[in-house]
Amino acid sequence: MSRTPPHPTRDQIELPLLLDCLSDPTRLAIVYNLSRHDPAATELRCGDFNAFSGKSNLAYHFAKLREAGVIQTRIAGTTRYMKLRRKDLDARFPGLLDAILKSATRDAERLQFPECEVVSAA
Amino acid sequence: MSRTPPHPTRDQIELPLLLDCLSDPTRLAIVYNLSRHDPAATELRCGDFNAFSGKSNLAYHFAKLREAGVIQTRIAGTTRYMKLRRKDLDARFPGLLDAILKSATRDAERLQFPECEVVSAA
DNA sequence: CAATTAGTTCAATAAATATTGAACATTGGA
DNA sequence: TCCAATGTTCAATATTTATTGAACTAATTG
Repeated sequence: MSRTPPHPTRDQIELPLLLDCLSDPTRLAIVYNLSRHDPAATELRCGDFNAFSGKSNLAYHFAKLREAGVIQTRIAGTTRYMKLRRKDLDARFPGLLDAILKSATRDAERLQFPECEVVSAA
Repeated sequence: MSRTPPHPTRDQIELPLLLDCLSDPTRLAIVYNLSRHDPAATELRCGDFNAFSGKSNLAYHFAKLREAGVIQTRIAGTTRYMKLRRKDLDARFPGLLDAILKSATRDAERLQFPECEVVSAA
């Protein structure tokens, strides 16, 4: 079947939820890594983040990100591909995601983001 | 004596803490109201926010905002005057506060921010 | 000095969030 | 069909955060 899990519409994205989502270090690290691979329109797999935490904990954080409207999850076979909802976020809150990502990039060293090990192919 | 409470230096302001601070509806409402009075360089008093919550709960939120580097608290006599640390925040994370405030303004109605009752004089 | 005003601090509780491991589901391949 | 791989879901626990009221501190005023 390969149903996609439920995502909020663009309009349903809420500011406090979005900020809360990105205030968590693990989730910010995920989004930061997604953003650095996203320009090439590349999606990442859940498994690419296994260095960040345990699988079930990651599933928890991915669900939060999805429910807050930060990422789009696509199921293909046995793997989930995720990407940032850049367009939706920027339409809903212009400049916000960019400002956060720029801030995160600026502080990347201080924040000690783990790097994901990309195994996925396009 | 009138000691000022401890504030982080500009450099000590941390992104996750900042986002977490602003993800709370009560604190976002406080910051939103501060921002709308701040252009005139006006400070607001704790008491101006009494409609938002109980005094001790407000003290808790003000402390969080202060410790995260969002606001500057100045004690004068028996009242505390607060203002946004716009310059510091914008130096530390360029464009971030503006983007958040713009987003909050855009969603002001949806977020149902209470309005503070300004009693203070300049 | 007693009373008032402004706000903090503390202790207790409530509520929300994060973390872990085990069991489960789904898909693809041998 | 059976096995391995990828993630999810659930239940239990741990941790953090928010809320409340009472007691307290400091400054001002009569």
